[in-house]
Amino acid sequence: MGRGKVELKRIENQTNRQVTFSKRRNGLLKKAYELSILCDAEVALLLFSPSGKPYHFASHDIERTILRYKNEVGLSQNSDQGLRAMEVWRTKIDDMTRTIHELEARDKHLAGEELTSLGMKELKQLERQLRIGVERIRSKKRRIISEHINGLKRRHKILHEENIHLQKQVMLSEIERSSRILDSDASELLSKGRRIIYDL
Amino acid sequence: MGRGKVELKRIENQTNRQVTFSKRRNGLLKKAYELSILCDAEVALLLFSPSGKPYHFASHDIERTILRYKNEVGLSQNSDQGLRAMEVWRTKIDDMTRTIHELEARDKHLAGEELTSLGMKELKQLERQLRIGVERIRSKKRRIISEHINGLKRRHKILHEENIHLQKQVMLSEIERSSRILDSDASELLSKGRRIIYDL
DNA sequence: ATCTATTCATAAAT
DNA sequence: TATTTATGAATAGAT
Repeated sequence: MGRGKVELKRIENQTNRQVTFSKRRNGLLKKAYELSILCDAEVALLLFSPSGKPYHFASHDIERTILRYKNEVGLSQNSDQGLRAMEVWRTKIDDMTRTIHELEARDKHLAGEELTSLGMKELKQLERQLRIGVERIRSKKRRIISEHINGLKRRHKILHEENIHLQKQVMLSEIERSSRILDSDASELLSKGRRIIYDL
Repeated sequence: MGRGKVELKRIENQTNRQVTFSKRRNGLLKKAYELSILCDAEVALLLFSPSGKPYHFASHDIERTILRYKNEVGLSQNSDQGLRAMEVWRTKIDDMTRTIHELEARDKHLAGEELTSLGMKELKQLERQLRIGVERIRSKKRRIISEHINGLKRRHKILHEENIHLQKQVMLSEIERSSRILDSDASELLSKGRRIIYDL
């Protein structure tokens, strides 16, 4: 809905993201409200903007809705569960930290930095990967350029055809005008000319 | 939207109300999801159908969102330290997830994969970075090779010197042995030879 | 914030 | 409940 489809991914442009948030937040709150009225449903909607500002809608008492939900779904929050969850997160953070270090090291290597620890074999492998990358990027560049050129060619061809058409039109109207100020023999001659031009 | 405007009031027809709830619930959940993705917002949506069936959507951990909301809005209840620490960790995990995604995307780009979203400018920049990387890696390889060669030269020189020394030793012990089985004149002659060899 | 061209959501029908 | 269709709403991009 709008001047074009929008891809379902984080909007990178900070300003656009903020504007879209404002608009869609209003839309969402309105829809939540309508649903609660039309269908007599109990709704609670909490949201935080990317900048951290809170908004909410609740058809009934928000605390009550949250409690009702917790009871229904059975998300009891005893400390035991909390501690176990904490363990899980700690592990997750450790894993992610390791992953990040590995990725950063790889990044450095690909940038030709911090190569001290690498042997000849690894260096050769790295160089090969980089060369493949360069070749793929070049190929992509070539494709972009070629598409650009084809676009230009297409537009050129269209313009050229239009041009021929317009030239014809000009010639025809020249003849038209001349025929009005000449005798009938000449006029007939011009008619033939007109037919010839039509057939071009 | 639909075959006619709808008045904003409770739908009295039981069946219509149920059908409308199904449709609008899906729409609302979808919109909540889209908002969370597009705008990087934290969203929690709880709803109960008129018949009491619960539904929900949460972009992040639903408990966390509720806690965050309660803290922000000041409806603080049992927001003890443990729960606040949990929040900190969840935020950290979110940050790390983002970092990992960025690093992985960069990796892909450096490998010449998933270039669709990149324009000519980015591609050129990428190619330049890769060329710098390749050049650094080559330079490192050259250094390793050159160090290897120098090492070989050094060892060769040492072996060569050792060799000369051993040759001397051999010659000396030859003389020693000969002197024991010759007369004293010849023996003295050999002593001179020995001195000459020492001085080599 | 306001304006529109578009896409999207959905009420009613099936 | 699922699908279809006509229509009203929402909203992306522009101003």
